[in-house]
Order: sequence, then structure tokens, then C-alpha cells
Amino acid sequence: MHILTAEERSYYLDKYPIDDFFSFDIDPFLEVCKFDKGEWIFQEGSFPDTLYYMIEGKAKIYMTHKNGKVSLIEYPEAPRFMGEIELLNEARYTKGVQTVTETICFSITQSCKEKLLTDVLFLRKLCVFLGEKATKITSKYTQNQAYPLENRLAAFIQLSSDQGIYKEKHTEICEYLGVSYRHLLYVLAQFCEEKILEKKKNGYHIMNRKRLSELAQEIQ
Amino acid sequence: MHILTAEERSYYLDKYPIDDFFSFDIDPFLEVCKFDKGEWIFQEGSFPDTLYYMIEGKAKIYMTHKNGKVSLIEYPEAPRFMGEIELLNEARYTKGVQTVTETICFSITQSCKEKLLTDVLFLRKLCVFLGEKATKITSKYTQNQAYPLENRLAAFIQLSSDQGIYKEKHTEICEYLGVSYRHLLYVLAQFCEEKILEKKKNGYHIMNRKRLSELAQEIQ
DNA sequence: ACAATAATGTGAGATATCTCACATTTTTCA
DNA sequence: TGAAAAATGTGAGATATCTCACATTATTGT
Repeated sequence: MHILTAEERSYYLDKYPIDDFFSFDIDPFLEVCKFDKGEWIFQEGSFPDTLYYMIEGKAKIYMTHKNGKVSLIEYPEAPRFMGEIELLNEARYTKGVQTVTETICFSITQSCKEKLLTDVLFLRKLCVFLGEKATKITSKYTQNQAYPLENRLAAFIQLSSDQGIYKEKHTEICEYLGVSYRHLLYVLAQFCEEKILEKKKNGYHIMNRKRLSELAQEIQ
Repeated sequence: MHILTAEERSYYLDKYPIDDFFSFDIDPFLEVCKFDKGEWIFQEGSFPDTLYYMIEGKAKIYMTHKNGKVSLIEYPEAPRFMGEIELLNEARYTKGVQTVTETICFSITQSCKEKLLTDVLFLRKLCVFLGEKATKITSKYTQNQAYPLENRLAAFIQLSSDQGIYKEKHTEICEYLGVSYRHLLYVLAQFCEEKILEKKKNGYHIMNRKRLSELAQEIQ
């Protein structure tokens, strides 16, 4: 992570105005910083003391279980807060957050914590954000346990494919969908078998959009 | 649901003071109401216009999937908010909420919505509540997919047993743990087989607390 | 350019969990 | 108090998913 120069800073502040999140002047408490691709924003189990507002980039939120399994909990995408729960609760340790692409964040130090926690505008934004987060997580996980991978994967392919081509990293997606790598490949192979997908050099091509939709639409 | 008399109202307001949640006088906007056991507080799919703060009782939050499966998402217990997400977001439809026991709530009409959404004290409470909710749901569901029922059930029995006896309704618990009724019985039978539990008239008696702990403690 | 590392891919067998069909018991309510 | 509904219980077979061991192919760092 490194902090951007004054020039870059004002570029981003201009591009992504954030003043209306706060009723006080946030400028003195704010830095713009850049994380490299793959860099960890929060180490799992650490106690972060910075609130980030991600403005460009994508990341992954992880947690590791006692038995060694890893859950990819969320795919946070800009724009959104990170570290907000730790701001609200003292000494709450965090999940691991790792960038997927180069990522630009506004970083807000806890030196203005008091101001933040008494700011109506900010708190309301945060409430809405947290409410949506809770709703999203709930729907992801209830789906996970109500539908077999076949349906969830179909939905995920629809979401994440680009120009009719699906080419995500299996290692990531199996963690996200909560199944083993092996099983993900099984179901992908099954989709190819059924001519829903076709595996090519540059990814899996969607051959039967209709059938894929049917499978996906079993889900809410 | 019925609204309590002035006398009962002041009894509960006295017993569970709530003034310090608000920086304005909430009294004119607040009723105390009672739900019977099994009554629905929110119908699934409806658009509630009341914020509740549950002060006594227990409930269940449900959602029904397209394929007919039902997920028991949460076991809300007093004290806590309900309907807070719908307060923040216009026209958000709700999950189903049904009481498990007789339940007493403060009900706050949306006529003071503006006041609430500009009240620092209230918003901060709400943020903390929503943050905890998100954390709790995340940990429940990541565990669900990282551990077999054997471990999760052991943990759940520890939590919900009383005086060494486990006697929850299987139909509910299988929904909560996200498995089929059949499978829940299998694993309970297995626990009996292994002499961890013993099935008696009044419930499953815990016979091997140590082994149960071991199974439960695989989970974080 | 090469070694190390990560990602991908596959087979085979095990396990966790589900579906369905049906029997019994308990609870609810008209 | 009797009929209906809910809860409980069980068997048998299907399916979804996992584990492990190993081979191949990309990607990365030096």
C-alpha cells in the first residue's frame, strides 16, 4: 500500500466526491491510497484502525476455519466501506481482505472517530450500507443451502460471464460458492456434457443460454 | 397483536428504559404491544411500516425459496430491533417473522421516521446492531458450509440444552441448521449409538459431555 | 531461461445429505 | 371427543459433495 501524491489525491477526490457523506470537513482526515493487485488490506485476525472507502477495484473477504477450510465470504466491489464494523466496535478483529485488482481507497484515520460517530449523514450512510450487507449475505447463504451447485453455478455464470464467455479462476469460485474444487469441475464438466457450455482456450463459452437461465432461475 | 393499556405500557417502559436510544422524546411515537405465541409479526413479502424493538420473547425469521424449501435464518431474541432495514430503505419487503413465545415489543410508527433518521444516538445504536447482525449471520453460514452436521449439531445442542437435556423441535432445528429432517434424525441416532446422547421420554439426555464438546469445538 | 509455485485437471472411492414413501404418535381445534 | 394436522420416526435408494493422490499446464520471480 502506498499513499498517493497530492496531485493524484485531488484527482480522485474530484472524481469520486465524498463530501456529502459527512457534515464536517473530512479533508484533513483523509488520504488516498493504492493497493497492488493481491495485496492484503486487512490481515485476518488483526485489529484494524483505519476505515477505508474503496473507490476503484475489487477484493475478496476471507475467513479461515479451524479445520483449515477457507470461506470466501464476499466479493466487495467499489464503491463501499471496509473496516466499518471495527470502527463501531472496539477491538473487533477482522476477516482477511485481499485485493483482486489494483485498488484505490480513501483511508480515514480513527483520529476523527468521535466526529464520525456523531455525524448523522455518515451514520445514516453506514446504516444503509450495513443493512444491505446483511441482506445480501443472508440471501447468498440461504441460497447456498437451498440449492445444489448446479443452480447456483448457473446463476453465477450468468452474472460473471462477459460476452458469453465464463472465465473465472476455479480456485476462487469454489471457495466463493462453498464447494470443493473437485466438485466445481464436475459440474462444469456436466454443463459441457449437456452442451450448455463449451470449453475453449479462452474460457467456457455459453452455448445454451436458455437452459442456463432455466437452471439459474430456480433460484429466487 | 394487541396494544397494551396505559398501565401496562408504563410498566414496560419502566422495566426496559429506552430513552437513551433517542435524543428526542420518543414517548408520543411509541406503543407497547403484545404478540401471542406463534403469531406473525411480519408476513413474508409484505412491506412493513413499523419499527419494533423486542423487549421480551423469542421469534423466528424465515424465508421461503422458489423451490419450496424454507430457511430459518435467525432466532431473534429480546432485546433487539425488527423492521429496521425497512425503515432505512423505502419499500423493502420483509422476511417472515413469527413469534416462538409470547412477545412484547415497543412499536415505533414511521411518523417519526424523519426524526429517527437524523438522530445520532439512534443511528449509532442501529449501526452497532446491524454490524453485529451481519457478523453473526456470516459466521453462522460460513460454519454451515465448512462443517458437517455432526459438528454443528453438537455445538447447537450445547447451546440450547437445559439441565443436560436437549428437547428442541426437530422440524424447526433442521430448518435452522439447513439440513433435511431425515438427516437431522440420522445424526441424532448416531449420537445415541455412540452413547453421546440417550433418548428418553422428556428429551435427549447428554451422556458424554466431553465428547460432545470435542465435536462442537471443531468449530472455531 | 529455469526452477518454483500456482492453477488446472482427472480418477476412484468415501461420506454427507436428500428424496420419497409410508407408519406412528402427539397436538390442535371445531 | 373425534377428525385433521403436525410432528415424529424409519427404510431404502439416489445424489451431491468431499477427500486424496497424482498428472499436466500456466505463471511468476530471479
